[in-house]
Amino acid sequence: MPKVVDREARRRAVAGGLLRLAARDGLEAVSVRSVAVECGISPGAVQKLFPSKEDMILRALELTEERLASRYASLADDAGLDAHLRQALPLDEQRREEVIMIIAFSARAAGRPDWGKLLAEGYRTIQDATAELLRRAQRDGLLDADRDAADLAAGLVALSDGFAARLLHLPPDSAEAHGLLRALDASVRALLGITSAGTPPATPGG
Amino acid sequence: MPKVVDREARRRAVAGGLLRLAARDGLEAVSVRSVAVECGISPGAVQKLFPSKEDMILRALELTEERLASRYASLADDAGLDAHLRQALPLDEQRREEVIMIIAFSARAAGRPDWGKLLAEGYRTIQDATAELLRRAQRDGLLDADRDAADLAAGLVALSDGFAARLLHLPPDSAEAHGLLRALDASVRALLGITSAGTPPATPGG
DNA sequence: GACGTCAGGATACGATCGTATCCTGACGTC
DNA sequence: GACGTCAGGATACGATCGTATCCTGACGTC
Repeated sequence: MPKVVDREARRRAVAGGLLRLAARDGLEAVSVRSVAVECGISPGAVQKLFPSKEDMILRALELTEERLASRYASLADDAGLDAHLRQALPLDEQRREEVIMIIAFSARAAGRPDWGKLLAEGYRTIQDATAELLRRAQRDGLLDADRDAADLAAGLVALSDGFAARLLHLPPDSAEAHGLLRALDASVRALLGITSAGTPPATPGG
Repeated sequence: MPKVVDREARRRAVAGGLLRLAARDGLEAVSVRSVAVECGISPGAVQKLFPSKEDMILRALELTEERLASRYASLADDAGLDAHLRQALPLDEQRREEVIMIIAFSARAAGRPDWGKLLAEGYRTIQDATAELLRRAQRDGLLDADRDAADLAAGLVALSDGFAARLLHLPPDSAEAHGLLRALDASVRALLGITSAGTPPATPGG
């Protein structure tokens, strides 16, 4: 046997470099060569790891989904719904990059059924994690038990995704951005059926 | 004076061709040559119309915003809130193309402040139109007058945008897609504060 | 320690890219 | 009707693209 290496680990590292590059310069700046430069390896090495450029980008999408899922999984146990939903918002550089990548992948997934399937599964995972949080709140009496947790979770995820996409195009500390965050907060409370007269904790699980 | 033509009309036509091409094959398939082929003119003619490829794509973004704004403007007078919010959903081929283009432009706008500004203005326009609809409902007594129309409109727009992005990656007539549409409906009613016991018309303005 | 094997890199290929430049022909003025 | 002007097209350029292919050297077995 000749030199043995962990191909999968290398693939993951290259996918990570791709995400760094794409978040900085856009997915349109991704090429086999530019990714190789970003990772400090030769274009030939990148070629050996992925059968095609398309497969390389798909692997980066998978990595993004993995990261998102693990972030939600590690948060679900000890944080409230607010913190949960904020995972989808571009409030710091890391989450901003993730939002940009998901949007870029969404655009490319049009006409690529397998990419769309991956994205749909990612949404489903986040919705399920959110629904689980809501069901716990229902058991604890913090949320009306008559509400459909799955439907409500879908609404909450869509809400934060919609605000996330819009926040991307506003300066982070602008008045308009703060106004949107306030509107998101009010919308979440309205969706949950919390009246303005409610007492803290205003959102379940916090 | 030599041959005189309406440059602006030609630019608009080429931008329209670009949108057709990009909705079909993705924004990454757009090149000066491919757009020229799509429009049935020579690449040289495209070059004469736009100083650069970047400007050409920016013009296509502007055209998309124009189309969206006029769609919302023509609808606001005689349709209900449901029909209004459905403008953002990929429920037919035309709206599906528009959603894809907005998402593709959103991805490219990262790091391009002027593009982001155009997108932010587009969101603002749609939110304002929605808020106007809500204020009318408040005057008509169909909606609680205490609610902040602007915040509520921001929430409704984000909600439909979030569901729109997710619907893109599901087969139009799948069970999951129908489930999402049902969840959207329930979320809109919850946001508006309409209880399940409410009598029709369930949403204002319809 | 000779040798096979494959990782990593170098090189090469045709295709396509954005754009600069030149050509040409139709329209306008006078 | 001669002529200037610019729209539209053709051509050309260097750069970069994805990928196929070849080279080389380190590691493994025996």
